[in-house]
Amino acid sequence: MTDVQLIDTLRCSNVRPSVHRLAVLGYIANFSTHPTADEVFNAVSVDFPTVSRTTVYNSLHTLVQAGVIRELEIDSASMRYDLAHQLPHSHFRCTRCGKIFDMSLPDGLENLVKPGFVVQVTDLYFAGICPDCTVLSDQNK
Amino acid sequence: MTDVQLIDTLRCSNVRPSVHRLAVLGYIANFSTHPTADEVFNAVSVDFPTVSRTTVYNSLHTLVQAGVIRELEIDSASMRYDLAHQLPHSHFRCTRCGKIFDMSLPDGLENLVKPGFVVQVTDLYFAGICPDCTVLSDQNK
DNA sequence: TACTAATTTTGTACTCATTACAATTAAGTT
DNA sequence: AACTTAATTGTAATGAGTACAAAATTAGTA
Repeated sequence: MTDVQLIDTLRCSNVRPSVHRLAVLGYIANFSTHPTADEVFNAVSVDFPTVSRTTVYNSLHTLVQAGVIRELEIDSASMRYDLAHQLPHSHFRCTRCGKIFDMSLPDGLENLVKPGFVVQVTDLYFAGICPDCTVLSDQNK
Repeated sequence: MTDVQLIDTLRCSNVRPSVHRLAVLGYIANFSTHPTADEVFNAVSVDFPTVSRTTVYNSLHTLVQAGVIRELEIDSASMRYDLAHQLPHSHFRCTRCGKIFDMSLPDGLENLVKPGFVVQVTDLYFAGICPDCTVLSDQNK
């Protein structure tokens, strides 16, 4: 996403496009690594060395509230963030290297929920070994 | 589960059935509230007022390692625990009251993962409003 | 039973992600 | 420019979970 697109995204969601928010969103949008707050902070610090951790947390919360980004609870150690309005997809976490990969997500999973429950969020998480780490462990044999 | 069944479960998994481990497993097995470590600690403290928080954490880790219980990362605030060897099922968290409910889980979800990835764990989480909380919010209108 | 080794339990101190909050700075608006 | 609102900052606090070493308990064996 270009800066112009990022600014448009924020404006459409009624979030003022401050430089820090732009940097936070830009990192999540353009380096789709599903980063933790700490990783976002480190990335934003490169361009804005004086940015405060609190600002990064504030920006993340604002963007979540506005529905621009989404929280992933796939990693118990820390929250991870992903763009919200993408094609729905599931996530795979490699238990060796910790990387997160996008996978597909079928329609209609919410029909599994019993009547009377209102589904707001559906999250499908896988954990296991990614191809790179499989190769590595084969080499170690 | 009776105490005898709990002891058998532990013995079969090569985990010594100490009283604290029994109490931890018994609470998870018999009050299927998907409790946090803190909730387990409070429950165990009723029968064993001198138990230490560390012992509860140790027991939980031991039981997870042994495959007797399972970690649920459905709640970013704290880890939750569930019996492991049950019929596979998904989980629904009510965002109002925080309660966790069991839902069904279809077979074959791991086929969504791209070739080359080895799936070890599949977790399907829903979040939304449970029937009780829906009724409550209707009354408040 | 007594001895020894292994395991379990305990308490304390610590780490680390996240939050609370109040002061400061910046941005829009009249 | 003056005023109002929103964004940013730094520091201190919270709270889940971990590290670790000492103390207590248990199991195995002579």
